[in-house]
Amino acid sequence: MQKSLSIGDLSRATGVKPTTIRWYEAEGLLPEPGRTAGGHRAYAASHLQRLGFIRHARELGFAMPAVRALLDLAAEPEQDCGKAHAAAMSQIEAIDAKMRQLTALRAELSRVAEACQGGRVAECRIIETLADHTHGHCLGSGHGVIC
Amino acid sequence: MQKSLSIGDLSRATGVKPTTIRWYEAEGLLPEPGRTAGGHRAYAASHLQRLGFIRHARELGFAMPAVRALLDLAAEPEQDCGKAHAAAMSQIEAIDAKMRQLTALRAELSRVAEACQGGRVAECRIIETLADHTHGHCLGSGHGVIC
DNA sequence: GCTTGCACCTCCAGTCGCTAGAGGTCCCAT
DNA sequence: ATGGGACCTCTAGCGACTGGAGGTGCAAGC
Repeated sequence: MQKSLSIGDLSRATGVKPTTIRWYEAEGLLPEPGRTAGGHRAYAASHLQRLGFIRHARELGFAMPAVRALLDLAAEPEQDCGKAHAAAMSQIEAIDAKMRQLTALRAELSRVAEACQGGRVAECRIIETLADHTHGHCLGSGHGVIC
Repeated sequence: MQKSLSIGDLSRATGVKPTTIRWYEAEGLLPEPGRTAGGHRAYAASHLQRLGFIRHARELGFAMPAVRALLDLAAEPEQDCGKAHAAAMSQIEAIDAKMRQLTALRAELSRVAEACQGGRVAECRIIETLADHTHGHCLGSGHGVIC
């Protein structure tokens, strides 16, 4: 009989918190493990590996649906890996878009911050800029703002 | 009597959706406007200005508590604007941190993606890299991962 | 004056990826 | 046998909105 791993063992081995591991299970990312007589989860090495896979993918910024797709892909070694490459490229594209946005933001912010000479709020360019309603507004809203 | 603005007018003028405007009101960012006889919100110019301020601040990446702080600050023109400057600087610092993280992520991703030659999944470096549990893991989890 | 149809109303639930807490049980080392 | 940490389930909460259901108001055209 193989020695089984507790949820704490998995947590220490991967750096993923126990609560998160349970959540992955509830979401169907991680198969339900066996249980001890008392009801504690008893994992096999395969769980550890799969959890590591999930964690790496998450660290690389893949969203949950993408992680699922990659997991499915990894389960079929004879398939073409074009999809994995496409997922990676689209992730890179998303990062580039985010970086462009942040760069623009940073420039605007530092421009505004430099203009503040530390006087009274009445003369502060930061407050003034924010209050200036002649600014054009961006397309979209929330996370996907395009300026 | 001044002509009043509907929520739709505010929305068109600022690019903030009506639902979001109502939400800002519920959160106390925007004061409750008057109402028409039929119960529709009737805004004054001051609401438009305040909403514009909120939107600009949000566009610059300020979180809601920071937006609240800036609004409070803007209401007291005699105060020192050092706080506004500090808020802007800390926002810039946050953006820089995010950019560093994204840069590292992008490098890792493109390294991994380049190694994929488009063969079968079995030989795909993308899948392989993700499955490789010898990778060290990062500190923290969720949004604040540090590698 | 009446109809039409869009804009508006409230309330509730969902998004994403976890995280935290309450209240209870199990397991292992001493 | 016992103590205390690790584990269990269940529920609610985070930020910053978004969307839908089901119903009402308002203004323009006839």
